[in-house]
Amino acid sequence: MATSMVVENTYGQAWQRPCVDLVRESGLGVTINLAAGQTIVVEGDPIDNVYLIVSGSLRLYKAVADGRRQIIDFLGPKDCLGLTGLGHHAYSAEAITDVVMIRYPHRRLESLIEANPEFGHSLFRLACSELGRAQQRMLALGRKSAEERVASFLLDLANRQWDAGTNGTDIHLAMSRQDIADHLGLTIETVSRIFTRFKVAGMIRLPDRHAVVLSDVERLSNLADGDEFAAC
Amino acid sequence: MATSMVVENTYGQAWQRPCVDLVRESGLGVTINLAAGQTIVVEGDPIDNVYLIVSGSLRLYKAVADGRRQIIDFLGPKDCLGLTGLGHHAYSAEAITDVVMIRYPHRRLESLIEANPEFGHSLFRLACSELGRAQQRMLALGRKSAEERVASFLLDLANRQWDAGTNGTDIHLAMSRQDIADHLGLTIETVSRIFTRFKVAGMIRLPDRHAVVLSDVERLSNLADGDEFAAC
DNA sequence: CGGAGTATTGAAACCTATCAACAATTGTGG
DNA sequence: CCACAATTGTTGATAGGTTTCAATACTCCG
Repeated sequence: MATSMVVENTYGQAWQRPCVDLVRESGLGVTINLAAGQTIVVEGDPIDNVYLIVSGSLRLYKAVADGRRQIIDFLGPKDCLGLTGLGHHAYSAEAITDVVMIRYPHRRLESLIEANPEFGHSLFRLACSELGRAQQRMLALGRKSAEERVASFLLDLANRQWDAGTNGTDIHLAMSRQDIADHLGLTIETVSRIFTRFKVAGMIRLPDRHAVVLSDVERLSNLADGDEFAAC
Repeated sequence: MATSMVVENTYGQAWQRPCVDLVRESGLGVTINLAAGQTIVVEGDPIDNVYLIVSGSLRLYKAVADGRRQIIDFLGPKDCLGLTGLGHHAYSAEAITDVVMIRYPHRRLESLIEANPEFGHSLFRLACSELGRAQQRMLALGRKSAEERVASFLLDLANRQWDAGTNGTDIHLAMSRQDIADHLGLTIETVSRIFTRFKVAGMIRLPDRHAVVLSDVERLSNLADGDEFAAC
């Protein structure tokens, strides 16, 4: 439904702005430059810093012993890394593209929260909206078909980039097909096949490897919401 | 590994106690009795109350149009429902068994947080630990086989009940096989088959429908962590 | 232009779902 | 207390959606 876009909007990024402000106000940050592929933090590492992304994209993932990996989320400009109340990173983070970000000492943030309790509550709401997103993804991973997952993913991405100021149908895919697969619990081949299936069905266009144009948002939404009459 | 039990421990319930205290201190609660199967809240409902579970179990789930459903989590005694910084419930909640719980007005809680900023931060950490659990489940739903998911589920349950004071290998299953299936993104048949497979392999015993005894925690842990050499 | 990495496409295999039957348990009323 | 119905769980056979394996096409860069 069209409404889901609005809802996702508020859930997705509305609380990110306070986060940005909060982190900014913590003062002295150090600018960091990362090349594509570089690792920022590893699952289990103690949290020493908070990072505010200026440009570029990251992938956050958890891995299983034999190499399987689940990408928890993709981060872009204005997103934060390391904003958790627990002492250790729950996932690893790698740069997908070249990334510029600002690093702040986590300790400074803590004292700032103590000084301004309002921030504590903002962080709580931020965590809650993240939680909402996580639950939405559990539904997708546990109960949606491959097509439904890809449709959900594209719409989610469109909404996040819409917040960031794009037109809402032209999506930039910073990540590879493999990343998308690892995010959706599928294989690269399945993702590829479904992209072409959507293209053939006239639901999307694929100008190039890193671009998707949603040409039939309604049909994609129906698919994503499990309204069955898919038409592919 | 054995360590994962310890880790899960701290992630799982450590921050629940402050939650309980917090909610309790908000004063005047009303005791509520629910029969098995009754609905407490529906996805999308505005949040008016916070509930503290005294006895019994709940299931929290999100549903898709055509009836598919993903159980986000199971709640038991000392767990709280409605502790979110967002205005609406992200999921529906139903009683699995008969349930006794205490209802507090959400507004009262808010004023309490304002009065005592310390609580705001506690809530933040609570939300973060929930988030950690959610991410762990995304990994399971997206990248683990049916056997691995069931093993993870049993170990997770054992840890949560361990926190609650059980011996750590005798698990009580308040929920049905269907509930387990909807939690793990499987069908009831697959869950049933894997239970018997584990039983035949000597990894668990099934005294009755609502009980599981973990007789080989190490092998279950290896399976859950994807250490491949399953042995079934 | 060539080569490496990435994406697409095809064929076969596999895991899990679906369909169906049966067993076990629980609850109910005679 | 037993008999029966209803519910829940188990087991089997088959089907189907994704994965896996393999080959080909594309794209980016040196």
